[in-house]
Amino acid sequence: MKDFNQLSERQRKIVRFMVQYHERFGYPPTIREIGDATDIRSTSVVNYNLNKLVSAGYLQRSDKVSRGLRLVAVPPLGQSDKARKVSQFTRVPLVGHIVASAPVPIPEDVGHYYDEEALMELPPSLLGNADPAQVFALTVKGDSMIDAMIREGDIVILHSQAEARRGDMIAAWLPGRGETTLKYYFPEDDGRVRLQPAHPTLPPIYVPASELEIKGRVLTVIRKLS
Amino acid sequence: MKDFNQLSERQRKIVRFMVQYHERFGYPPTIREIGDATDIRSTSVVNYNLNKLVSAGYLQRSDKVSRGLRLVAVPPLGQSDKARKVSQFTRVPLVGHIVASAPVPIPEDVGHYYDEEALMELPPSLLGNADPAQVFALTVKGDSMIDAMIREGDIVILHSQAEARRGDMIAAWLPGRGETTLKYYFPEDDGRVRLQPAHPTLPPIYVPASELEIKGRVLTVIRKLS
DNA sequence: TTGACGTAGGAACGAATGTTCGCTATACTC
DNA sequence: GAGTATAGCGAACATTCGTTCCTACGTCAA
Repeated sequence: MKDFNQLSERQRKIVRFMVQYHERFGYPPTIREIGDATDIRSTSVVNYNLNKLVSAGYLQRSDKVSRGLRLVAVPPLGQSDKARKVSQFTRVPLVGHIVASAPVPIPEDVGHYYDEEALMELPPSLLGNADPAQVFALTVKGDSMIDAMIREGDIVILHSQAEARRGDMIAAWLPGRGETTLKYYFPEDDGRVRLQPAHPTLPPIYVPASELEIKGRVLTVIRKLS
Repeated sequence: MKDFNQLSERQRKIVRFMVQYHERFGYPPTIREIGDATDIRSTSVVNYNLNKLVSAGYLQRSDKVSRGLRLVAVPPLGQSDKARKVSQFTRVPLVGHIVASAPVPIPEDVGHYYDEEALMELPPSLLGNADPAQVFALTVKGDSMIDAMIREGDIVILHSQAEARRGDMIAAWLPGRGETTLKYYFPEDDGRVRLQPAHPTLPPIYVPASELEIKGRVLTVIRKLS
């Protein structure tokens, strides 16, 4: 969380405007409304600064969603420079189980409606900067993911995505083996992918990039003992 | 203000969905999202029922504004409201590191004030029924707790306590070995204690009860990957 | 029966809105 | 000076999303 005073003047204005706007209307402003309120002529500049605010930990954004903005921190009321966290949890749908022997059950539409029982509260800090609308949770069945340091009963928080960056931990389906796996993702130059287990002493496996379907990126693993 | 039960089933569903949606995303849904969630095929029908809800005093609408919806009344205290009241988040202090080779750094007074940076928001579901004032968090240093399926960087949420119940996972100090360990606690009849690693294939160790200082009970383990 | 009314579905229109791209300017580093 | 990162503008594009219109099917009263 960047200090409020370290933001640019425009970024501070944006945050202040968003607080006001939300109080007044109950929903977030559009990019153009932000631009009008902060004397920014171009929507792309607003967009640019919004992304900065996401990195700084003040906002979350949902891609391609109108008004898909959510404040996760607000500026101090008085003279103190610290930002105040907005105590706002995200509710993540718990959509099923993950097993080594079956594909990952990705919800067709993660942002869809789910039963209240199947929602799990998470603080934004556990979601990184991920778009909450693309996040879901699965409980682990069986001990077949022990090489990922994951046990039966653990909860895996995933961001639904088909591509990953080098070093991400991913949930992938290997059609050749008929297997779901959780591993660190390292594409190699020869068109293969090295999949590295979380356990430091276990060897990686190599598969052709064409034999790997990335289903999501692992954001967090939670083990509830009580 | 019309009574909630006088609304049509669809209208009640819409209101309930909007409450949930706002909790999850922080902004209101679109007409189409409402339709999907409440099994209404046509946007015009959703629109129609939204206008009904405005008349009934549950909503306000802004014309021609995407997501221009605002709840002005919430359903009477049902299941969902009760759940929401109880689910107040907790801020847990992150007080240091846990290493196998050193004692657990228990804060003298867990309920003390800590720097904002060192506070971690957690939903109550991850604390079980533990007294939040006695809960603290540590980050794991080194891979020496791999037998507990815990890695460097993991966060361990502990409840400060000197005694445990059979089957609890505990953080204990073994003065004889000069070692901190995280294991499942099984007191035996002969005055010894069996300490069982989380990893299912690893053997337990046995220590005399007098050689075991219980420092806390593990509530949750969190692995943040992003 | 007929007509009014409430509710529902489907399709199409047009405005609202997020995204992308090319270009410029400034500051800083090597 | 060349190269790079940050910040800015404007225009065009692609989608999302609210609105409107037409149709259909009940119920109920005249």
